[in-house]
Amino acid sequence: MLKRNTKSKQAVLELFISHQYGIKPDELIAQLPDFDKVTIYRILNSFLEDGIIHKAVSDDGSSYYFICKSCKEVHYHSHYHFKCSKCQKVECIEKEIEIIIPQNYSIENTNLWITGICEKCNKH
Amino acid sequence: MLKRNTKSKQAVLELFISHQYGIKPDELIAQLPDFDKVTIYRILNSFLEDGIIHKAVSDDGSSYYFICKSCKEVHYHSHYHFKCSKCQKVECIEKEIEIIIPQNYSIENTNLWITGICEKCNKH
DNA sequence: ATCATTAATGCAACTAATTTGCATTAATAA
DNA sequence: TTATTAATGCAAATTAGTTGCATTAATGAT
Repeated sequence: MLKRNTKSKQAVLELFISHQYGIKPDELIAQLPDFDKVTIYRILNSFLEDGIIHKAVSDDGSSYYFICKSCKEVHYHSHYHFKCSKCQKVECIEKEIEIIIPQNYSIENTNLWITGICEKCNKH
Repeated sequence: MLKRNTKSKQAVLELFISHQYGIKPDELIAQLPDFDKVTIYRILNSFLEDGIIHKAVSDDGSSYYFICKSCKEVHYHSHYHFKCSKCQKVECIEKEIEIIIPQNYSIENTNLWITGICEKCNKH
């Protein structure tokens, strides 16, 4: 729970707002040298709990954090994450996924990760 | 590349064959106490290269390995992985995913992870 | 079968990502 | 403006996975 508004929290939040792509913890740590990496991790976890950001693990195992735009109160992730194999940028794409699940299975959460080439890189 | 057929490789392969769910490295290590964890990891990597198994990273960041049934030569994963939040079992589900990607994006690889309740657990 | 070659193994040590403990610092409410 | 206690920084621990290297053992040739 975010109880006190500190400089480090403000700085992390600003980075999320100014950055339209998913961010990895080590990127945050590198861009915020005034703060300890432990602090960054703790802020990420508190933001996650508060629903300010959400987390997704890439198919290569690395964690990315995204600011919540349309996540709102219900934290069911109907969107997916796209990583461009050319420019390496990661985007949160707000499109519905259509999934066929077997009979008598039910869904609580989905995590779809797509690797490919983004629009910008396809134009070159 | 799998050049020599050793006891450890046989043991790992047998576990994959007898086990219809996804397996985590630490489960393999625990079930094969006669072999070193490094050996297990090296076998997993060689099996991956050989296309005998495939790997998927769960939404909580843990790696699961699955024996390839219908992966065949083309290693494009059109199926997905389902983790039951009740029994914790992980299954590789051989169903097509329907994904809408934005204009001018192209797909190289997909990794869809679904958490929910499996058929067996829904019956109780 | 037995020997030579070299792939595969086991151990120790390393790396990277993340977490925990604890003493100190600083945001907030009184 | 002070007291409370959340948040921080540092060091150390933890977990997953990798690397180096000497030793062992699978395999192909004799």
